[in-house]
Amino acid sequence: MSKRKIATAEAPPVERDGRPPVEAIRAAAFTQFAERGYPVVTVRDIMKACGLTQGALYNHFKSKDELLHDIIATTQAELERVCQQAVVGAGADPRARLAAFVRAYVMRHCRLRIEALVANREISWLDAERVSDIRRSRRAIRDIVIGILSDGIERGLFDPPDVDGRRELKALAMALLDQWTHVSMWYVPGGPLSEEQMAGLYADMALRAVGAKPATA
Amino acid sequence: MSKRKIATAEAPPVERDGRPPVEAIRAAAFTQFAERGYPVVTVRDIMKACGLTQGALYNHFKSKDELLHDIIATTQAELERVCQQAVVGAGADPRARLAAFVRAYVMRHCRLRIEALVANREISWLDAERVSDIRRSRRAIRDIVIGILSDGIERGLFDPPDVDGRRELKALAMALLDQWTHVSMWYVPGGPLSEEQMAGLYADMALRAVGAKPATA
DNA sequence: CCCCTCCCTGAACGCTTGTTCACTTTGGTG
DNA sequence: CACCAAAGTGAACAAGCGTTCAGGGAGGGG
Repeated sequence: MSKRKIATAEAPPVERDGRPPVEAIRAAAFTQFAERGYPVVTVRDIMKACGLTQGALYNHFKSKDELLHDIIATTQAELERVCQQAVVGAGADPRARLAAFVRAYVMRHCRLRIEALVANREISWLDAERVSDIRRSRRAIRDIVIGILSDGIERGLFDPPDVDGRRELKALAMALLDQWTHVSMWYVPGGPLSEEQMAGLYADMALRAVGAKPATA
Repeated sequence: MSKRKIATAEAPPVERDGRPPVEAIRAAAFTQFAERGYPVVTVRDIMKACGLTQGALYNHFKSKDELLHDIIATTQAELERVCQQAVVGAGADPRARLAAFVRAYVMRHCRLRIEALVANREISWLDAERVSDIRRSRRAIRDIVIGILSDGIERGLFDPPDVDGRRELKALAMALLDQWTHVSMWYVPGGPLSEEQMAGLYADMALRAVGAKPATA
């Protein structure tokens, strides 16, 4: 018996369009990693998908690891930027800020679901120092959520569930972020719900979950 | 000349306890897969972790693939059973049934987080026919949730968010299940929240999210 | 024309992988 | 004691991996 072949997606011939090769490699790597996972995607797979051969990768990236890190780090950095921008543009009311955050976060995870999927699922293959960099960014995003929650509670606008009398904002934020993040695992672009509708649905659920008082419109 | 070990004295530096080797292999594979992921864990790793050598695996499993499938399938089957049992034991009120479901589901994902983690994260490495088996079970669990939701809505006890006037129960159920499932990704057994407190918190959030009318005690 | 700089090719390298297999060890039974 | 089946060993195998490197060819400036 020989080693089983893991669905080597032989299909896509070449999509290099007119882009510079670095961009083509990045794009090919994104879809391959998203569909089949970093460790089983070979350098040969990636390069064949953009019409090149193995060796050419090393004209643009130091290693397969560095390629993954490059991809994840830029995605994550941009997500963090989007999140920050969403809340500063939403005024002072914690309800509006939460809604704006959820809308931005969910919408992004629907539209760029491949990027989000890779960034969320494949971190573990990076080495320690690189992974800690990404985790810092994730923690920063989580802290934005926690900030909105505690602000809303202080102002008496949120009344989230508590645990034996004490508020567990970290657990609450984690629960919500899990929900928003994993949209990218099952959302299908042509499906029954548009990105905007998803964003609205999730914002609604979030406001209910934290017990937001009805807005004064 | 070969050196031979005379007594059985030399205990392997590993955890095999008294269990039959099949169980030891299963357990070792669980923790290894959970910590490092199926494709990068080698057969040699697993067997060394229970004090055996590579070849011995094939006295108990046909292949590495079959080992993974065995692990995931039994975990998933038991989860499905737990979910069904939880709702039938909770009476007729959709609020009680939803709460019971969430409690059982979250509690299990806290207590058996390693098993849940592997079952949720490593399916993709199974071949088509095996993976469809697991997905069927997942769909069955999702349909339990959808059943509770639509029942509660019919009776006027739930008032979940809608999308442009129509109810999207599938998306709603997915959003909730994502939240409950991924507890296993970050919950730490010795942390600030016990399993029971997590269960309570998540049940509370779920009831809020679906707009449950307050219970009549 | 030559030459330099990019970018690419594809064979080759050393290593690891899942799996097999001839062999030994073990523990129980008559 | 002999005997047997079950279970474990560790070398061996073919295949595949990430990475390297000597070479090729295209394009532009002298």
